Amino acid sequence: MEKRNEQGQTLEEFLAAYDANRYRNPSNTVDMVLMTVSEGKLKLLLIKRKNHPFIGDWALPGGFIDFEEDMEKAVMRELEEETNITDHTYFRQLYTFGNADRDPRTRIITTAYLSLTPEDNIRQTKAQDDAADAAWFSISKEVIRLDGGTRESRLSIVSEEKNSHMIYLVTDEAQHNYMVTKSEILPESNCRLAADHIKAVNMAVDLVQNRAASTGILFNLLPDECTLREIQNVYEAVTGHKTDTGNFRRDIKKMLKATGNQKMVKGKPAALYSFNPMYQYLEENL
Amino acid sequence: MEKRNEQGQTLEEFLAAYDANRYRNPSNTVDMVLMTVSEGKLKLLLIKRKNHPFIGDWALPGGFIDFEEDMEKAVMRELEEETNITDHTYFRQLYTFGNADRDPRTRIITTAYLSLTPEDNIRQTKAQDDAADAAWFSISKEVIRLDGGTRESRLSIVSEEKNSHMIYLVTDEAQHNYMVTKSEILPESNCRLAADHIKAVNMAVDLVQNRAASTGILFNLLPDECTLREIQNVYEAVTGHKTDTGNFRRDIKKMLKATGNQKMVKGKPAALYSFNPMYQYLEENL
DNA sequence: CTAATAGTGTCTGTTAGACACTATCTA
DNA sequence: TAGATAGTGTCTAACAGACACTATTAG
Repeated sequence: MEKRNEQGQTLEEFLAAYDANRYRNPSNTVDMVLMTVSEGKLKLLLIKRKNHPFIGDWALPGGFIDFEEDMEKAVMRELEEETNITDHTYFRQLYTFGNADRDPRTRIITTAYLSLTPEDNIRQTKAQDDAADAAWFSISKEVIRLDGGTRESRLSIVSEEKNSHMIYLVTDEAQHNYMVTKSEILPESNCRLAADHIKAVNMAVDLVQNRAASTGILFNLLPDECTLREIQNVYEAVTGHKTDTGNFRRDIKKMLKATGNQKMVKGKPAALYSFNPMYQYLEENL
Repeated sequence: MEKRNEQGQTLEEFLAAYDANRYRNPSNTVDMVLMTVSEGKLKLLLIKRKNHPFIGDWALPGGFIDFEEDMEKAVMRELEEETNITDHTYFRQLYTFGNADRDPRTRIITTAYLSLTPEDNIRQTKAQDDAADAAWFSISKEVIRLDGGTRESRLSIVSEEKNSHMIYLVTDEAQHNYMVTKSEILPESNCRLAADHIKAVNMAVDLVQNRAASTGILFNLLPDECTLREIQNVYEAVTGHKTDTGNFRRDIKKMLKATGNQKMVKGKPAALYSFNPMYQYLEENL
């Protein structure tokens, strides 16, 4: 005995009569915030837009979701199409941006993803397809004011190689019990990010920085075996400040197990450690 | 001098020629996880579906985004249409679910939002429009196994009034450096949640529980002035376990300021406090 | 007085910041 | 040996869990 709706239709009848285009549908895209650490700096992959809109601006790799394609698959495909990169160690959804007027073409709802990978997973990054260029930008965020429910930060996105620098002022403000984040580009910049991509970048930086100390997220930016100094270097690159070596080692060792191997460096050889996966569940979904 | 793309088009020409329907577009919906605390329990608002698909199942209030409507506005509108509720103290995006096969009608990408509100903001909740019924369900999550990067929990969603109970087994597993969450309904249930709504509910519970101690999120479930005991009751309802009164008071007072007012109760009158908004920036976007 | 609820104080083990120190390699 | 990097130990203040205690109302 099949359930029928108020029009007396079975599920099959309902579906047969269903018209997905009764109303105008938005278009759906995905964007990737891909980060790594190299040369002691947190890095972000950007492409230069080849076509309208935002032509010539730097942008997150991304593009349209195929109708029958899962979103995660779409964002991986777009990244590969535009930059030739296929390796991902850490991968999660960040946020969906869907303001009605965020793109001049049509209503476009975009979902941003965050991916992290160790430096040596990135062989060659070359612009392909829709991208006029691709480059790794150094990225740093520094809080400049913090009071009464308002936090003002300076978010710098710089590529020496491309002679490109973008400096944004990001303001997080508590309004009616929830946070509102605004950003504006500062005049010392010589180029800009397409659309609202700065918001996704800002959220990604916040996420990685907030979790650097309390979760194992750093190990997605490191090879499987690494020295304590390498971990600390990545930690300092992500947070943007130096930390005490003794204290850092004391605390991080709780998440590690010694492999028994050594790495020869200039002075005393360093012991190699690997991340104890017992601590992985700390990587919350939130 | 206007920028032109490889086809020699200006932005205006490009936009004029742009066809948003060159490819099939998914449909876009929003869903609301609305929670409150009453009778010492964390509560969740669900509606009973009146139409296919998932007819007769309990579901999150929600529906289609109008083409030129912001997503936040859409989710508020749908909530009002289906349940008559308009008050929101806390409001944020949770996650976007977009698996290609998650809805039998067509490709539907849905964005779930979380809203919290104090009990006394909810006047009458009545099913309207697309909903056959609406009810507040008690919700509790209890971890039953935790080892080696895997966490298994039991998520109970119960309404005595509607004689409805749904028990899900939720498994968070660390795979290749990121978390995968799976859920299955247990046979002791007598009804179920539509589509993948259990995933949004699970994320919402995690989020509120994780932030209960370290942020001011609880104050979105409380009136502007409240006693320490009322705060502790809400805390215990959210986390699902009792806590030490002395320690709780010592710690929570850091976020409060005394209003000087008193509330007469059965025994000694209780001092009233309000949340110190200096602590609101702790409400991170992550 | 008792019952009921509000509210405080104190002990202890753990953690986090600051900082001085030792160890082992190469040239 | 010096120079460089790895790695340890210790003091202290702050914090967190456990638990015993006092305070003020109504009746």
